[in-house]
Amino acid sequence: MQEKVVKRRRGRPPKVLSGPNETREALLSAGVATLTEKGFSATGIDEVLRKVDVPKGSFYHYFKSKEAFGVELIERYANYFSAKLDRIFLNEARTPMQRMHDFVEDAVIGMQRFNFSRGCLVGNLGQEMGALPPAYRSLLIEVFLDWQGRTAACLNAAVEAGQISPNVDCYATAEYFWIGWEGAVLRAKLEQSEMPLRKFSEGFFAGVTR
Amino acid sequence: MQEKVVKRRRGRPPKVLSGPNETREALLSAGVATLTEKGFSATGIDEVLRKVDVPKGSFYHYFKSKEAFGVELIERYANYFSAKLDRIFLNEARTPMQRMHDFVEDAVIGMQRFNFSRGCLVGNLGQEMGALPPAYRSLLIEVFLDWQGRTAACLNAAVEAGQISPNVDCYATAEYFWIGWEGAVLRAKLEQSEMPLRKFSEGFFAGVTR
DNA sequence: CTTTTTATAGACGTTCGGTCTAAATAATGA
DNA sequence: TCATTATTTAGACCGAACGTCTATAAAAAG
Repeated sequence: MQEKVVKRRRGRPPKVLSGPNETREALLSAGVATLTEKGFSATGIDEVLRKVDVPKGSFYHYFKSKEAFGVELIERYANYFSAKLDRIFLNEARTPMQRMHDFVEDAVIGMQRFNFSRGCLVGNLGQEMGALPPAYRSLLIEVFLDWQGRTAACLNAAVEAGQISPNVDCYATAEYFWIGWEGAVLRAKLEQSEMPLRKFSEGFFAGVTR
Repeated sequence: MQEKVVKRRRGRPPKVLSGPNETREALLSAGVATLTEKGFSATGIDEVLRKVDVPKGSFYHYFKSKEAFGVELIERYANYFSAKLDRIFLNEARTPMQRMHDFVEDAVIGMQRFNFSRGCLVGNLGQEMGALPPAYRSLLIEVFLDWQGRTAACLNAAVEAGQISPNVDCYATAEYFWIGWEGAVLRAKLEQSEMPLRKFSEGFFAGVTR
């Protein structure tokens, strides 16, 4: 599932074609994959290293510690996800409420792709908070605030488009959505099925529409 | 936070006053506390043992393995929780919908008691599934089915009492509730605040009551 | 009073996170 | 050109923690 990074020779690499650091990128990418699947505590550095066939020396060359590595993973995941939300929630080709549904469909497909073995990195780590570096807490909360903001904007557009009542508090509704959505992702992973995502989505939209 | 078990002498204990096994009970109780806080993977046996001041030998006398210990913890937690649900959802002194709210209040108080450091054991383990013994999966799913059943019964009573529309599908609504509720517990733990519980509850009841 | 049962005690081997030194190779610049 | 510096890989090593296992102690059973 994880492509090994092409075996690098020892020593300083040629400057030509240096581009984005391949080893570092591979570690981050394997890290996200592993942590969305097993969480932080259950994931060992060695496990990530084996996946991409990189020795430990390289890891501690690129990252100060496992904790620092985790911070970069959170940031990376958050950025990737923000971009996804923008792509979906700002899609002019769809009505605002259609975009909300698009998000759900995208998530279903995303989880299916990995047979429901991977959840949401932020949700995973949130659940694990009791065993995580305390510094992670504010990072994770911040990520939810960001997602909720983008979601609220989409709901606002839905109000303006007359798709939902002007009485709905868009930000509160976005908060409500994200609180529950993470539960749905959790259940989908547990049951290895898209049904929890669909059931939550159905209940949520039933409550909002009208 | 965890009471140490009274120091036992080596060897077979006197039969008189044998009662419910103290050491074993202490281990289970400390286990539930620790796992609701940190999850399965991040919790070490030694850590649990230190809490109750019991040597390792005792642990592996009472439990075949960490996995077997976990199974008992799940069962113990599930039973404790079923009993709680019955107490709340079958409380004749309250209307069915009041009972639903009572559940939320009980949860708020329960999480406050531990400064939001402890979540739901079943939710925690569900999230961790990727790193757990595969046998846990069906156990955890089963627990949710049980809770959903009891919740649906309460919603049914609400229909019969005319508190909610006879059009609502009680079981589907109970499923929806539990899918989202676990997300709310997750967020409450992350944010160390009761607000996620309250916000979810508010949104849920708004959608149901209508 | 010997054997069996029940429980504690803690040694043991392994794995893991993290550090550290060494080695290899390119870049730099005198 | 050749020495010096910068960058990266390689993996040995250490202490802590994990789960297993064997030995020991004490009561019960016969």
